[in-house]
Amino acid sequence: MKLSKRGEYAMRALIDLAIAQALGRALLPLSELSEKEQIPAAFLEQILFQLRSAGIVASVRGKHGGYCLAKPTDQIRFGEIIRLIDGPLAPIRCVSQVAYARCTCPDEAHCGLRMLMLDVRNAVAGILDKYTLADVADVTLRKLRRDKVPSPFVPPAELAALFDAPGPARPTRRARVHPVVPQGQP
Amino acid sequence: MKLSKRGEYAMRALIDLAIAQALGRALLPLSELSEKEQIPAAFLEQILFQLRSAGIVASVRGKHGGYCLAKPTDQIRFGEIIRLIDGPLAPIRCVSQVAYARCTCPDEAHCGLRMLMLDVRNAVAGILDKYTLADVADVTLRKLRRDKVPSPFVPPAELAALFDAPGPARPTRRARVHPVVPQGQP
DNA sequence: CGTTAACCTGACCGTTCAAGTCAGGTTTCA
DNA sequence: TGAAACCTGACTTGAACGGTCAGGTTAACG
Ligand code: FES
Ligand code: FES
Repeated sequence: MKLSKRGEYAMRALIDLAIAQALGRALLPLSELSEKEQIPAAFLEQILFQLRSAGIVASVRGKHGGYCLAKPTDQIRFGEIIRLIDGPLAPIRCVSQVAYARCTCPDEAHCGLRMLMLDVRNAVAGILDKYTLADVADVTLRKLRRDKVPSPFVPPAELAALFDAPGPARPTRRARVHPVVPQGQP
Repeated sequence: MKLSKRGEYAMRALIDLAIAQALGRALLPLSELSEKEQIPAAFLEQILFQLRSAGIVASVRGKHGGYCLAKPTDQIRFGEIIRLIDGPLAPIRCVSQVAYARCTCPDEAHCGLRMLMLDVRNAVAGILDKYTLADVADVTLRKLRRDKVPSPFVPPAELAALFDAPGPARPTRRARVHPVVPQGQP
């Protein structure tokens, strides 16, 4: 019943990426994420590396590089993220769909605890596998507007560029999507 | 999203106590619980001590002693047990009702992650605070009977006693209920 | 062409915590 | 009195968590 800091940071960063994308800024550098969310840069880097290896984010190297989402926001479910970072959703292994393991219980078929925990697992997985980054970004943006909070991720540079040089500047570099490394959960 | 072994063992033991009670054997010695559930005796002892301190089980000392439930089975909710042993149900502290703590998020009011986790917390707490030991013991017993599994906790001694000496033997010693020690969760 | 800003990657490290174990005590029954 | 049971704190051991560090590589820009 606990979400690790790693998991928390991963999701906060991803939500930020989704919001930024909705506002027209797909690419965010690590420094910006780290600063806005108050997360130690080196730690967040490690997490983003893991997310990239799993094909959830993509990155652009070099100056003016950064991270962006590797898939449409409505195809990234929270269940996927948490399973990647924190392991199975089930509170106990004998009810895990993706990482089942027998427990020391003598009679699994008539275990009361198992029935109960199966209920819990289904409830949790039901929520986490239903909502996507798109859903959350959407609601958050709506809330921000309702409360008239100044939009985050309004890039001064880009805004200025819009007024200054309406030309074809900024050729929107293509993010290199890393080959997905299968990451089993032992 | 994880239930500790401690928590698992605690609940398995409690469910056993509830079932035994329903079958007319309120008092079970540690050895029997430990053996039936395949739990290291010393470890289970430690757990039962904690449950006793919290007023969930009671104990009888001396020879032929043992443990029993300190309250009616329909007044022991699983939420209570898990909160005692494993701490708050919420996956993240900023959505915990009983142990709230601010997280490093810059803007709690518009945090997408928080909304989602609140949903999860409510689902989990909804289940765990609804079901009681009575519910689970009941369903389990029904299942056992349906599948014609020989009832556990049929004490040979007691059965024999029934046939041998129908007198007032076995004065059903009163379990001493330990004064409840408040156990805050820091 | 060199500087610089960014990402890449593995190795390391200190603290906490889970899961037990151990040792010795106390209470009660036969 | 001896055995069976509960009582209680102290200890251990390994893994996991939450980070940090160091040294790469890549690409834009002047
Ligand atoms: S079968 Fe897993 S807890 Fe009983
Ligand atoms: S407010 Fe707790 S995660 Fe954002």
